[in-house]
Amino acid sequence: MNTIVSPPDGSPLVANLAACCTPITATVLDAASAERLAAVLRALAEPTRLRLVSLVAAHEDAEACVCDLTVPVALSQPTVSHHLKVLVDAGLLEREQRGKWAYYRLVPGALDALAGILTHRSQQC
Amino acid sequence: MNTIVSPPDGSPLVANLAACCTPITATVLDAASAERLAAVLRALAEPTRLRLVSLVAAHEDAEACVCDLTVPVALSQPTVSHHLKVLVDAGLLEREQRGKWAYYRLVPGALDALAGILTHRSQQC
DNA sequence: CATACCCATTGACAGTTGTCGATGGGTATG
DNA sequence: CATACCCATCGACAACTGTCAATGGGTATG
Repeated sequence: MNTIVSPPDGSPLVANLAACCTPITATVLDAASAERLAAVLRALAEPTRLRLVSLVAAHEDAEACVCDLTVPVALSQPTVSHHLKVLVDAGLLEREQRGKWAYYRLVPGALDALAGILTHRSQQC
Repeated sequence: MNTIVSPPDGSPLVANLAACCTPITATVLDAASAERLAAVLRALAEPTRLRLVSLVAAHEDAEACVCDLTVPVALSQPTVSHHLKVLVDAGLLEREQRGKWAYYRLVPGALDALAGILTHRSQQC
């Protein structure tokens, strides 16, 4: 069985998925691990959220506030806030409040960890 | 702009996504590329389908028929067939009919290509 | 204090999706 | 030909999800 480390609180944080590099093709995923990995992938499996991740990464200082993102994505502020929350809950983005603004950044290593789990290559890491 | 190669027929095949390794954090994803990448991720962002991929990869000769898969995932045959079709349409699995049985295999390199697109690492490929 | 701005939450609605039972088309076996 | 098995498709239903307008809590500025 390919049991991914149990999450402390049941949260789908990427960090919990990738305690180590265990490709899903190495051993059979048990139901719980599949649900946890799916939760993270679900956060990314949406065009707007992919663009938000991309926009945040490409923005100055690799961080962006909501007001930087509504125009490029052409969606309302509540909708953008909603998507960002999904990404934060998944452990892909992190949020920092600075005065009036809320800044979003990539969680370092999160995407790489996800990529590692999907990788099938024999030589990895 | 990070324009992923345009698909010949609008299909969300992984192959079309990864003509080369272009991490989504390298440049900003345009709407069309985001939609195409999301379509592939959506296929994987489901616990049962993750387990099916894992089961197929781990099965003898790295291939499995529907009848091999219904019991491990504890779902009806139509449901398993449905999930497998989603994975085939996404370009993650391939299907081969041999007599009475339909065999499913991983598309070689598909998961790796996906992983490459998600990777943020500076040194890649 | 009053105003203006940033942003999260709520409630509502339409669209999408996972699941199953029923059905029917193929293919091997007797 | 008749039977048995594998499997894809269809129709239906419940559950989930993306979107927005409205609202309200914070924080800076005058």
